[in-house]
Amino acid sequence: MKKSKDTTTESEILNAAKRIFQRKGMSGARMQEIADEAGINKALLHYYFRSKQLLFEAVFKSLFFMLAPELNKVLNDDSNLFDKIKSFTANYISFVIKHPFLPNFIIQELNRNPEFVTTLITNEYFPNISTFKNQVKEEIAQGIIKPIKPEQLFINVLALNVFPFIASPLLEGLLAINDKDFNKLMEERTTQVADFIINAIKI
Amino acid sequence: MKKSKDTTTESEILNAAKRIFQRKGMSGARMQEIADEAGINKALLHYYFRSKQLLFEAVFKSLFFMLAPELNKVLNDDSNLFDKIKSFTANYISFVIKHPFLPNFIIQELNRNPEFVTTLITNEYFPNISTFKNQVKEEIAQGIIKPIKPEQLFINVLALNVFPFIASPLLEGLLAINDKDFNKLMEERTTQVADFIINAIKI
DNA sequence: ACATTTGTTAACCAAATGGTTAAACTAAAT
DNA sequence: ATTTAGTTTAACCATTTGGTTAACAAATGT
Repeated sequence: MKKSKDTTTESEILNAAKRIFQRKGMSGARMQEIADEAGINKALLHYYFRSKQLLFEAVFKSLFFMLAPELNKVLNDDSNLFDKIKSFTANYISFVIKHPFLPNFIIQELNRNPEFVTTLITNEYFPNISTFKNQVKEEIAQGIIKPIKPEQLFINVLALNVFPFIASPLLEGLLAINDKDFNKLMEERTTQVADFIINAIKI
Repeated sequence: MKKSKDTTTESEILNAAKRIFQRKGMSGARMQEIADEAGINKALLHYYFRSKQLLFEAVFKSLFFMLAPELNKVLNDDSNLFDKIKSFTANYISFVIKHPFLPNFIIQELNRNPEFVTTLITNEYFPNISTFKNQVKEEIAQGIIKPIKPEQLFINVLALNVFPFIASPLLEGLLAINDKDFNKLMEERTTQVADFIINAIKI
């Protein structure tokens, strides 16, 4: 009784689980809810994934390696540093619009279980920072940008792009604005964040 | 049988609940665990706080209004903008060292229940951005800093300071460093983040 | 055709969990 | 000394929850 369609039962479950886990986290998600979301019996979840923990891990890894290529855009693109920062900043927002809960989910679950990151590191698609490091050092040596540790610059790029979406409910409260105005601010950032960073480091 | 000591049973429960909720979140925390942490019977939790939800709300509000004064340091300090950014950046790290789980907890629970922020806004100690807005506009008019929306600058200051601690497990993985080296990076940031921001906006 | 493997479900189970109850205990007021 | 009001506990309860079982259905191989 193979479904053999492009939506197998297993991937249907995984997608349903992704949706639920992203919103509710490991401890907030319920197996019954995931089964309902997938439109199947709860026992089938255990047939395909044995336990909640294993289903969660499958979801987590799959979602992390959806985010990884986005990070690689800052790390392993062959353009110069400024262009790289510009394109990352411009692209990140469209990724978040498609997957609004994903970055927060990754960060939240890594805080709950920090050791989990060691599992990810061994994967060949895990983002590697060494090219970025060399590039920053190179451009510092060439007098294009001010001296800064590549790690600090990387953290800053990530912070300025990722944080606003993770903290959106808080920011909407602090700035006393609604969703619509917040989204406008985020659109402005597609260019402004890159300018901000470039201004901070260029000589 | 009033305890009338500086540690009443009620505050003892609240403190235990703060510790547990911060680490595990609303859905991950267990009433029994909180009772154990407080060294009392589980029924006492319900005697003092009626339900998990009400206990959680008490904890959340209390923790939020521990964070609020930190934010007000960027918003309602009477020094000039550059000094304000410097002192906030320098102070924030020492706050996070005392309360490493607090900012992440606030952001996570506001994501889980974004409407909750409306409850906070009415409170008199809720951070207000209007002074900061005027100050930024003023310093732009005086030609001290480049034109930038106060909201964007505020988001950037917050992002650069708050994000690294929230994303620490992820960053340690991406940068391939351990806790010790990560903390070194964070110490460097006490001055570097302010310089980064000031370089980005000064004329 | 038929046996075997794979996929799916309803019903069930044990443990965990939030919450309740009734009784016991304590300190102060009468 | 007795009452009274607040505090604390052990035992209990109903529901939820992750997980299992056994039977059934659909493919698949021979």
